[in-house]
Amino acid sequence: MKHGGKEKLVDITTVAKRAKVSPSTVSRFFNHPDLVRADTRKRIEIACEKLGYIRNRRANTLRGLRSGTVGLIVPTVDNAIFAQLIQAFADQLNSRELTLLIGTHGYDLDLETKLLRSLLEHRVDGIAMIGLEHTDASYAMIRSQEIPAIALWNYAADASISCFGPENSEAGRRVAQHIIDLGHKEIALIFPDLTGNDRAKDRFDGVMEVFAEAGIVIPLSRILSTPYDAGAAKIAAMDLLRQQARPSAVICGNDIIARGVIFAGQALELDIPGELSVVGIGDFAGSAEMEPGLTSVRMPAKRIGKLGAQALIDALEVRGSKKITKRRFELTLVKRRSTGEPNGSVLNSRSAI
Amino acid sequence: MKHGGKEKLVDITTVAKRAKVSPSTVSRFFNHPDLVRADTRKRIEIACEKLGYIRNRRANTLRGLRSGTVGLIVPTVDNAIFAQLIQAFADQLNSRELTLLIGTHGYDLDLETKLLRSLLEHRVDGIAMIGLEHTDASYAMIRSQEIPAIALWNYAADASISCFGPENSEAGRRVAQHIIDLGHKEIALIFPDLTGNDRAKDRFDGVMEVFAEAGIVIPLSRILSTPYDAGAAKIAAMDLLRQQARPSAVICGNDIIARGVIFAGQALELDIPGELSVVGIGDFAGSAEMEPGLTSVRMPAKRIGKLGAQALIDALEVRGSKKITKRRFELTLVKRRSTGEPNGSVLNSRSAI
DNA sequence: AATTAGTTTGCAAACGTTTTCATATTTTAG
DNA sequence: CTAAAATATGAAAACGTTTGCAAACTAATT
Repeated sequence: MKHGGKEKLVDITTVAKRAKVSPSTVSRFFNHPDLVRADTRKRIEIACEKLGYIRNRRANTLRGLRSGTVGLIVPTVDNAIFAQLIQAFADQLNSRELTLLIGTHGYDLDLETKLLRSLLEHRVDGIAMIGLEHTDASYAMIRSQEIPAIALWNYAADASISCFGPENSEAGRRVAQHIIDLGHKEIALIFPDLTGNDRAKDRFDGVMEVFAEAGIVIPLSRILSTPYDAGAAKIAAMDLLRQQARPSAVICGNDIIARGVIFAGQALELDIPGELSVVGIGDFAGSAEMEPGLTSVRMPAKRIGKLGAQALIDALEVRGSKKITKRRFELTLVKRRSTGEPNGSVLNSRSAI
Repeated sequence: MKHGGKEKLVDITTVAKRAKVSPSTVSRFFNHPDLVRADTRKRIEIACEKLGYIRNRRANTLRGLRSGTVGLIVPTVDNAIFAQLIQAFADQLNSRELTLLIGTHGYDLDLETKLLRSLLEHRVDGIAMIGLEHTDASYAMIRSQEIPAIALWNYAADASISCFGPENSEAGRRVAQHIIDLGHKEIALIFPDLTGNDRAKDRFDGVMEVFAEAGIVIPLSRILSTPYDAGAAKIAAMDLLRQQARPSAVICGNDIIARGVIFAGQALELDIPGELSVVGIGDFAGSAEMEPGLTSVRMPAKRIGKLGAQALIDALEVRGSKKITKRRFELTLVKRRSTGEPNGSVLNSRSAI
């Protein structure tokens, strides 16, 4: 029953025999074609064709060559914003004939460390990770392996590895300022879980910073946490919006949550933005098109993915280069119809004092 | 300037020396720990720790062992439905300590063939691809390499490789029947480009099949094609819906397009579903929560990803097994508020005759 | 035809593991 | 305390490549 597996795969020597050359020549055929004579090339090509030879890239890493693979570790693939980044990253690798090894850890940083180790065991030539918050073990491994590493999606001037991303705290400050400028006083926050997620944490801190400066205090009952999921956010928001003292504005940790809040408002037949303003962060695909359009902070996911990959590739070319590159991406607040002044804001706020 | 790179990485022999054992023992320490004495184990462990040793998985493939990697080729990562599938697939691999090599081709099947070759060069132990439409070269490579392969997201009784997915034509039939049952006569179709996309093709064919049976003819002007993108779909739909003779129902190739159409309807202040019914396919995350909820055909993306990965893993265990496994996943039409009878349908349809 | 220079090829060592087989060590039983 | 059995370790070959070096060609120049 268990036959097969016996006849071994065709290797470079099989090809060599068939083409009546030495294995070295076949190797050269692939790696330095200009060093082999045209008719020999032809013979080798035919032999490969006939035998269905597929080179073994794992074998060549041995002689100290690069593996031609790059690792990427993300919290999850199933997230609009990472998906865009991953796609751009992958495209960039594709254009350089590099293969992508991917790992997902679901915001568990210890699992991230395991994945990192696993990718290093497979001898990726470079590695990219999301964010700058990683275990000490992760950082230690990157340091000791001396391969180029880059953090995507977050920027910090004092980071110890390369990083390409926006300042997430600024995104938080922007949305908070926007809501304050519009005259809102009754404000709620809905964020994803902050553990193992420095991007969300930074955004949250940014929001709170602006509120502190403005002397606005958000009661704990108006700070909610939901999974990354429009459904969960909608349910949480329904709860919030049905209460006696309803907030006039909700600041959301990302656009997916913001969509859920908008749907909740619509389900309760609230006027948006008259009775309810909603702002997200990320400006995901679809946020501009929904009705009403979602006010959000645009984050250049594709550019980060593309330029991040490029920076990593550049670092690969110089063996053992330890250069650290950082790049801070600009953010833009995109105002759309989901935010506006609260109904009768001027009067309300005055009379309330 | 270009120093570094000189001090070579620590290998199994370095560890062996430090632990005062032979390389064989270190190897056994990792692969058959029960064969090495406890105190020796301890010494090796310490040596690894001190030296920061990271095993080289690429080297062991050489002796004919498995690589511990699995390849997955998808059209794009940046697509709600594939993202879910990929995530589930990755999770399943994670639980078996397998590493995921991923490739994306953007619906270019020749590029897919190149990617497939590249993954095979990296000696993945198994391979998964989306759909059953692939180049002859791709099929030939899979056959000749004798590694387990599986097609996800599409089912066909006569497929020559394992496949896990729903019958996409059925999805098309379902939505078409639903729209007919509601009494719609003026119907438009918006689908993504069908080239290199057998899933969309099958859905489209399913729709047309039902219409043919029902004797309904859709004028070409009402068959539109847009990119996978709510924004593009919204624009196309605005165009369509502003015309003199507006369709009362739009059937969309997937939920993203359907969302765009709903947003278009809302922007034009049409009553949904009174003046406009919209149906999608896929039932992506968020479709249930939006207002109005989107009628769609639920496709179990996560289950397909998870069970598909599991089937592949099972096939891996048996070296050289050529068993083909197929599994047809059930579809459910989820009726929500985006579809309904056309306004005054009974009268209209009668008087029109 | 002989020399030289240039081009093309092959030999063999190296890469970091795993594993078979043989040997050394420890444990158990007598 | 010895012999036998069981356990733990090491030596060496193997895996499929790449590449430095040397040998064998070929072409160009006398």
